[in-house]
Amino acid sequence: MEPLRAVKGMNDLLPAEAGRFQAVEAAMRRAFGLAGYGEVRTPVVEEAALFSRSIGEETDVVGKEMYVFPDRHGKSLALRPEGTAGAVRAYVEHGVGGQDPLVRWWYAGPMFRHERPQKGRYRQFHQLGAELFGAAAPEADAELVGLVHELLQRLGLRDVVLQLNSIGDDACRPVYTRSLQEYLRAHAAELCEDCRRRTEKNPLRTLDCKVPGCRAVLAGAPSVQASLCEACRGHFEAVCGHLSALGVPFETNDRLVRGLDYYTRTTFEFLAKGELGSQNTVAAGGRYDKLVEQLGGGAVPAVGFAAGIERLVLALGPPADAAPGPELFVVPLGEPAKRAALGIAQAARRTGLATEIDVRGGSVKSQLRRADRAGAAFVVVLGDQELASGRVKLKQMGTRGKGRPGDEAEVALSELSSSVRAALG
RNA sequence: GUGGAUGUAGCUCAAAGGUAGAGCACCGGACUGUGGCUCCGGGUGUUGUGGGUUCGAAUCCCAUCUUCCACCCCA
Repeated sequence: MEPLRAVKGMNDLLPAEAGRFQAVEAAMRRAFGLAGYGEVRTPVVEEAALFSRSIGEETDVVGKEMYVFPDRHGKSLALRPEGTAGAVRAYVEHGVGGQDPLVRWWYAGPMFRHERPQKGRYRQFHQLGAELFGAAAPEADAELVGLVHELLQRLGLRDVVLQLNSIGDDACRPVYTRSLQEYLRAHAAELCEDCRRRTEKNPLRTLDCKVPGCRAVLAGAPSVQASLCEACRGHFEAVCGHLSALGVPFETNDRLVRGLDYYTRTTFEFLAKGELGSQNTVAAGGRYDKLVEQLGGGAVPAVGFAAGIERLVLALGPPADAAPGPELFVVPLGEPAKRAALGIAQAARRTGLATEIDVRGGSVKSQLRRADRAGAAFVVVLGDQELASGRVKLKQMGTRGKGRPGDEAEVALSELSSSVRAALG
């Protein structure tokens, strides 16, 4: 019988790694919670139309990477490929912006894209992100980007570069797109096949093509930043100004366009050097002033971002600390002791002591060896003598405690927990 | 989705057509109620999977899966 395996590109997170995920999420909760962001949890499954309408039918994410399937009634559902669409849907559905459109949310959870897996890229991956609804002002962009920076700082992530761009709004983007398109058509012969296709479908995407010939052509292409309308230029400059004032280092990148159609004005990306190979974008986002309206809500401007938890964990490098072992390890000997031991361990836990019990039993020797390997700070051996006298010996195993390894102290069984706590210092 | 690598014990890796091994880890014992150090003992395995060639396959061939790299794209 061939054993079943996890689906390609979908990974188990064993406790050690789950702990690293938790640490990243805790930093998120802290950094954004302090700024007034509340957690939102939306379903992993949505109607497929939500994503095709928001992210864009023509994008790779929707067009070739989305997990789509009919439910039992034939309705087309999808596993979410990103978090913003669902958050916006929830914002609209619950009318949370009814009284005051300004709402701050963060989220964390699994996302799904059917891509070829690689390091830092998986079919089920995890993102955390935030959305700031209801503010068109550049201060909103700066708050959000500043908080992402803060998050990365809290995580201790060095060697991260923030790139910033503005891709304009309804007023100036179409104008820019047209002039770019004209330019591209004029140089069609020098472009790669993909870029010739992009010229008609999504000209902005040619900007980050990596083919040398295309790069050469694009070097002479009109610049987005130079074609921004007055309002967009002012917004962009204000965002840059705020970030400088915040002490958030960044560089502008005229070529930074994102793969999702809903962005307007600000787009940004945090790139990490090191462990990540070519999947080095660790967080990214931008402003989406039309999306809420597009999904049936009011004219509510918004900014958001998402970060890949796997990529953050990879970028952080090898884990620093192994989980500490239990504070108390209970070693029962003989049947009467086994009957009493579970209750004694539970009583210790109720006082807040991390307490493990050797449920396999065996000789004192083997149980002590297990206690040692579990990294226990103290061990209590429970045999007939101890149960009869109500006195137990508390043994210090490692260096976690006030005494030396091997020290034993006789204490009353009824005061086991307080004795351990006192001995831990 | 395209191209290229990869897979042997829990981990890191040997074994280049002739009975699958080492180190670490793990389990047990010496010490029958006291861990670590030492010594002794134990290989814990469907060589990713399925076929094929061969007297004989971890090794050669085909297929498939996984992971990894580059591309595409993205967090």
